Amino acid sequence: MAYEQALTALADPTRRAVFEKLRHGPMAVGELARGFPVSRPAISQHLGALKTAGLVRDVRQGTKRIYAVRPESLKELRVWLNGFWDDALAAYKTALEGETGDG
Amino acid sequence: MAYEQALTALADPTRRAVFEKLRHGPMAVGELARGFPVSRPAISQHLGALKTAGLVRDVRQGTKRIYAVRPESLKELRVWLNGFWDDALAAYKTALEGETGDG
DNA sequence: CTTATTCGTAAGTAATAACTAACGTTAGGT
DNA sequence: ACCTAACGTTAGTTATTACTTACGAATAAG
Repeated sequence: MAYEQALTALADPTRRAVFEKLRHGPMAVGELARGFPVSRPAISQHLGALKTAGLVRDVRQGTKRIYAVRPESLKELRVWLNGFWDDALAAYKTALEGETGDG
Repeated sequence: MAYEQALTALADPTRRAVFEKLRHGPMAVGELARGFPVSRPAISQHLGALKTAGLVRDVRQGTKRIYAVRPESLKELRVWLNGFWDDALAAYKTALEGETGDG
């Protein structure tokens, strides 16, 4: 159920880039917004969407707000994708057998 | 580069449901559209989006058109997600060490 | 050649989403 | 108390997108 919200959240390129920036560790909003062609409030809204989707969590640290990746969300995505992969691959092999089955 | 288009394509719920319907094997458009509250042309457009994203392929079979998942696209998604998972988990552990390091 | 099936495409519309600008809030410093 | 820094939120605007309806193309059958 949760992987669906994650997929929806990861659709937007800017939001995906923000998420990628958190890949190697937590970061504050200002630092996250740096380098993007859009305003800081826009990044803030993207972070809100990522948080709603369960992809990130945030902690206050003075006046700053530190965002970090939530590993559990990635785990759910992996479970879904691996399951899909297994089924699709099995179906793919079955289809190949059907094509080359009797010459 | 291709996993990004896949993520964008998998954002829409209807399109995701269509893709899920191909999980266990190929299927024609009419059969795919069956059971959805939207029209067949809408499903056709979703299939076009999935094809552009590289998630599915299609083959003509008489007047019908059979769609099937393209395993390679899933593989690219898995590579990206697994890499992200590794980095994020390492960063998560590092963050925990920082918190409980000398406490 | 005509007819029925199955499907893609084009045009137009309504809903959604990303963005900016302005404002309010909280924490830290002087 | 005053000021600055860092950030979230709201309102309004524009661009994107999902959808329906109408139409056209390709295949199979008679």
